[in-house]
Amino acid sequence: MGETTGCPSADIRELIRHIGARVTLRGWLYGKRAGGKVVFLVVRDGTGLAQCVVEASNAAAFAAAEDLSQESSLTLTGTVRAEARAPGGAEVAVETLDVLQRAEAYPIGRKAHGADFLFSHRHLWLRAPRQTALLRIRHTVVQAVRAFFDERGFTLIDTPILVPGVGEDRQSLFTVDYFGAPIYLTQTGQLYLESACLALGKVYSFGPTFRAEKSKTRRHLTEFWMVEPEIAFAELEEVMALAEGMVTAVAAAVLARHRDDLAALGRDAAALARIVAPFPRLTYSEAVDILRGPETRARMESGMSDSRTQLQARMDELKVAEAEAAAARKGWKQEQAETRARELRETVQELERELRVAPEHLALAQSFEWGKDLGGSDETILSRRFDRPVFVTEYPREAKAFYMKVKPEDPRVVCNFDLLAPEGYGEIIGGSQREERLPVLLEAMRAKGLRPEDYDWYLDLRRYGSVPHGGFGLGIERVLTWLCGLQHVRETIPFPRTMGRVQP
RNA sequence: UCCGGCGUAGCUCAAUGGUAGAGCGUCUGGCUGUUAACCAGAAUGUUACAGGUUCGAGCCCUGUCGCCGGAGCCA
Repeated sequence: MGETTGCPSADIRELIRHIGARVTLRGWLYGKRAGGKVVFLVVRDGTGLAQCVVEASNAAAFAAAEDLSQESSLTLTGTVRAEARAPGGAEVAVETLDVLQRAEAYPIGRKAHGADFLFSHRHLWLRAPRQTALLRIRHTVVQAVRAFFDERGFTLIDTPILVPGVGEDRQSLFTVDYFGAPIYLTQTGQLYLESACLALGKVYSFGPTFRAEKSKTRRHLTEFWMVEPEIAFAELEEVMALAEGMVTAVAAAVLARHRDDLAALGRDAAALARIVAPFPRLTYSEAVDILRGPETRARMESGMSDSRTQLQARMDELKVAEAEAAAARKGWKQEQAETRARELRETVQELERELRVAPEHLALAQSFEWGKDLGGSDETILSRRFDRPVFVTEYPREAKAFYMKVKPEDPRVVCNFDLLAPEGYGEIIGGSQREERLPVLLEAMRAKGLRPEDYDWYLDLRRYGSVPHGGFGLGIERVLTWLCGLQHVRETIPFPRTMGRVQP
């Protein structure tokens, strides 16, 4: 149709700066209000939404505009003008319109959809405003993590994804055929990082990890991305300070760059503003005392009573919404009431589930025995007591991995920490000082039933210039779930792999 | 693997064991500087699959499959 070259193409985000200028937009049709003598096109280009006006006097462009379907690809030229009635305060008066492809009936509407449908259409769902907000925040988290380590003299080390089996926890390893012999997808790069930190001092890895855990929960992916720093000549304190610094830096970066995206997600920015050092600290033994103590019982019982009140209120609201939906004359008002009813039903189900499991969780916490690892519900109970992340340190050695350093002053525990995100989100980081003494390490391996000959190269690191060192691993998707205030980890990765889904 | 829930139009959901429906989307027409536009009309179904009970099954029973949530395990 029209000639669209000859004037600069603009990002919609920058549109307001081009008032009076002639620009080219390249994008997709997000919405249309059409007919009569004027068509309003809402165009998206990945940076924002722009209202573009086509008038009937422009016959060619008008005919093309009237025929456009949702998500049709297009380029257009026009003049930017200030317009109070347009979202964003500016609109484009269209002069020429070229349709690259008229989209077929688009499966994803701008109304409510179920999770299964959306994840089946993940390749298209990514275009939704909420999803692009998440993708942008994910990018910032990755970028902030890299910047944090780069600024502190760390070297990026890419650890292998195909790894030989190492005797422990075989059931959560994915097996791959490697020229006729089994090999496994990596679950952590830590052992390799320990090697690299003895070469470079401060290193980190950033890559995908794989866990064949048969966990169908909102916290689990079978493929997720992990950041793992490792530093030589470091003891536990230094590693914890690093974790604290990294988490605050990431939260600050998201807060600084994504006010709009957080708002689009319905996330209260104040929750991120609270993420400042120092984070509270508990030892494992203190955590156990808290779990078993009367205050936990009191808090949980009052929490349950709050939940019951909430449940009743939501159920009443649900009845109103359902009645409104049934009585609504206008289509979209019915849709709106149904959407609200749907959300309320989900909330009600969630509250009922909480109330069902809470007594169980309370009983587990109250009867917690020193020596076990903290369970998911225990972490939730602990993290709900704080408004910022909390460190839990010095776990019993039998509950933790063989490579963690035994605390010299108390050999029942190891020099490790978990960092629990607040608001019930739970563990986002696990870290430790590593055992650098060869005899102690060998003894720990035997105690866990591991064969030292399987770890021969790793043990070399204790034979040739061993030093105190340590590090941690942080799961990017869990951090995003927390920072964005989501219910599910699945939305934080572009193409999630869960136990029940590998498509698309 | 175990426990619980769900499966009806492209989507979101209705339908005492008794004629399968609504809204959105799609298509057609009208109308308007519109803001999830509006108005009128049309098309759209192996009720997940396989058996069973019944005069009659979307609904009850059995099995299978799929999805969701939880437990164990974990970042």
